[in-house]
Amino acid sequence: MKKMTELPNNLQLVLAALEKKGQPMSAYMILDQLHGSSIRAPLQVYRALEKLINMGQVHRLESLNSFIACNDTSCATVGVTAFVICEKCDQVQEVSDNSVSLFITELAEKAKITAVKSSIELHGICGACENP
Amino acid sequence: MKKMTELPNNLQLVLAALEKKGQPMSAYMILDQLHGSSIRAPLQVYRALEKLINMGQVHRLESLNSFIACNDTSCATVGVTAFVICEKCDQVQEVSDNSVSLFITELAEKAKITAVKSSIELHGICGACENP
DNA sequence: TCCTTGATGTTATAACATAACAAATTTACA
DNA sequence: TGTAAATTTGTTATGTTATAACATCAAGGA
Repeated sequence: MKKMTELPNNLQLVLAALEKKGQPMSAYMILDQLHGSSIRAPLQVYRALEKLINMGQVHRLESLNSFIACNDTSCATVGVTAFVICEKCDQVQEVSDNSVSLFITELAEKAKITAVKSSIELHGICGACENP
Repeated sequence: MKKMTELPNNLQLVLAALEKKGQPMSAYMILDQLHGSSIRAPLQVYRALEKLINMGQVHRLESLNSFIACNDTSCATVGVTAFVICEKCDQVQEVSDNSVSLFITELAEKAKITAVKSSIELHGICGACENP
């Protein structure tokens, strides 16, 4: 039986690229970055991303068609995350406190829906970019 | 001086297609629908959509790469809207009450960002689809 | 072994979106 | 009004994002 303590190679490569960048990357940016490795085609990237997302290691930013390495230990526990994105410097903050999950819970109740997944993305200009 | 009581033709066509559908449509679905009219190319659709969005007549659903006619008078006033999307029947509810704008305001404060735009999309199974 | 199952690689193509330029229309104002 | 500048609109081409379809490979059990 093969030990499964480590991620498969493609997942490692993709996750490492995202962690190194520390900012959102599109699948094709990741592909370019990884040119020369075993990763040669978009599907390899997309499949790795899908798995990493299911593991909670990576988030997808719907409004950017991009991906980012998870940077917040609490979001794994809480399960609902809001992303705050600076349009100037591309820095992303993850917020996954009780207020976020409460908001989603109440929204689902109000709309009489059984929630499956949520996407909360706030774009703006961060403090650092606002007061340079 | 030309009277500007009516929308330009392309905007009318695109908005009418979305209103008729009453559900999210991609730009290319709209293009197909409007085949035979004066609209022949993707850019005509995208440009009309952009203007309609700025006017508040249409919303973009980031998580679906789709567009939907505004169906809620209050969102024009409040300015921040959450979308609740049934993954089974594609029905979309707009929610733009105080709780939504309050949540976004507090999120922006917490993250020390000046908000520019927000995208809140909750996917799930609606009551009608859950209890058929 | 050899069959089944699942993961991975590869090619091709689908789906979404915009750049760049041309043509037409509108606007400003002499 | 007439004309230049600015804006909008149409068209072609292309860029970007994502997945279908099929081939190949690897692992485990009958």
